[in-house]
Amino acid sequence: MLGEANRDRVSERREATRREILDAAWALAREVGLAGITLRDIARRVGMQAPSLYTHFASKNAIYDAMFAQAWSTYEQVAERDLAELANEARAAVQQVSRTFFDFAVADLARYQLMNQRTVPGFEPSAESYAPAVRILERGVAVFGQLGLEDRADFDIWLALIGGLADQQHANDPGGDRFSRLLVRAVDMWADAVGLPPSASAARESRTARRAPRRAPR
Amino acid sequence: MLGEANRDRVSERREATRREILDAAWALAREVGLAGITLRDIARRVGMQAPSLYTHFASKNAIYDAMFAQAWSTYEQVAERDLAELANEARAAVQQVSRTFFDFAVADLARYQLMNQRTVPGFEPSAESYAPAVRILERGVAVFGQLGLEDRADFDIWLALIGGLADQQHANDPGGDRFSRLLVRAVDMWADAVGLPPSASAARESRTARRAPRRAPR
DNA sequence: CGCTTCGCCTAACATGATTAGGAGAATGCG
DNA sequence: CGCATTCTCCTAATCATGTTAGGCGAAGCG
Repeated sequence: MLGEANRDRVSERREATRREILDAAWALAREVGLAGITLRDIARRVGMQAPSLYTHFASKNAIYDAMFAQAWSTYEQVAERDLAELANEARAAVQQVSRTFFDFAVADLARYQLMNQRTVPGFEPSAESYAPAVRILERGVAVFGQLGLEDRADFDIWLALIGGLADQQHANDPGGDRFSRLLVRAVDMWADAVGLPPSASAARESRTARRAPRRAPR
Repeated sequence: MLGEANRDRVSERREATRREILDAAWALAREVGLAGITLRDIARRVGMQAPSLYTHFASKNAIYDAMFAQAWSTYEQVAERDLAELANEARAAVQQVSRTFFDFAVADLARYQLMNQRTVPGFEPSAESYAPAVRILERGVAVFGQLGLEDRADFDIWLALIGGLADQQHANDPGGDRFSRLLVRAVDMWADAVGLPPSASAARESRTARRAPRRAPR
């Protein structure tokens, strides 16, 4: 059996190879796109054979999952910092931060593309790897809710971002989960501010979700 | 050789099988997603063997291409009708139409998803199949340009739509083509209206594209 | 009636992910 | 130190893709 004392060093080494594989995968993805990476190519870049990757990851999907978890985590750090500023500063700062997010969401297409899990055929993200994205959205919706609606232009940017994220989330889980509800809520806020009649789906969702809280559970 | 007289009937029959194949492909896509369809499954549904599909389509990519051409064409008809109204009616109508487009772009995720070519691994759309989408955007940008900027809220919806489309276009052709320029122009209009400093990429693009037309060609 | 073309078939291939099973090195205990 | 165990990687093979090669029968044309 493996001794307790050396458990650390062993899993350290394991972690290192794991990271090495993920780095190789990202490097490859930057060259051939996320959908274009193959296990053989990743393995070759690390100096292994393809099946050996299964020592560290259960499947190719698991590799994608780890890659996205990494990326989302980084993204979350940036977003969190910007959102903190956003909550504490004046309109000018708000606009600047909005621009930052706008770049994330639309203008900086290359990065956005790398984050878009839909480029991966058949990939199904795990709840864990997607959690940071959900937190980002929750925080953003909360912050913009506090700011009031005179900052609607900024909110619309958020909407674009949320739309994009919710869209890709929906592609992976059409069942209508937490992410979809976030979107619907954002749509409602926006629609109220602009004076549009709610869309069919938004009206349906918001009716049950907010205005007519169904008879109390239990 | 095939006689001229029967060329019609022959190509009629050919067209019929082609449509049959495309219908089967769409039906399948609705069940298993665009990325999930396989040639063998399509063929089985039509009562053929997989290689026989190559009598009608040069590749699986060609099938996807035909599917999207069909879908975009339908989309264009709806969009064209709504845009025509948009140009001729009052603000209420504008708002209604905007809502329609908003449904297309974000709220009606299921349909939007079906239109999103990025769900297809490695798919590269042809210029022809994508042409309707380009026309829709051109028309939309033109219409919103005429309306002035007090309708900014509506324009932002368009931006979301454009962003989504340009995003997926960019994924397929990162070189920066006509679609990307359309996006940059839309971003510029929007940024001016809201009073944001132009983003780095927008400023770069718009400088060369509009304000400082480089020395005349030839 | 004979030739050509068309639409489909079967057989086979290339490349992808993945599984089975083993060999050799590293690790830990006596 | 020496032996058992565990880990990491390997080779070989399997299965599911899209795709190509070549043939066969029927329909159309002269």
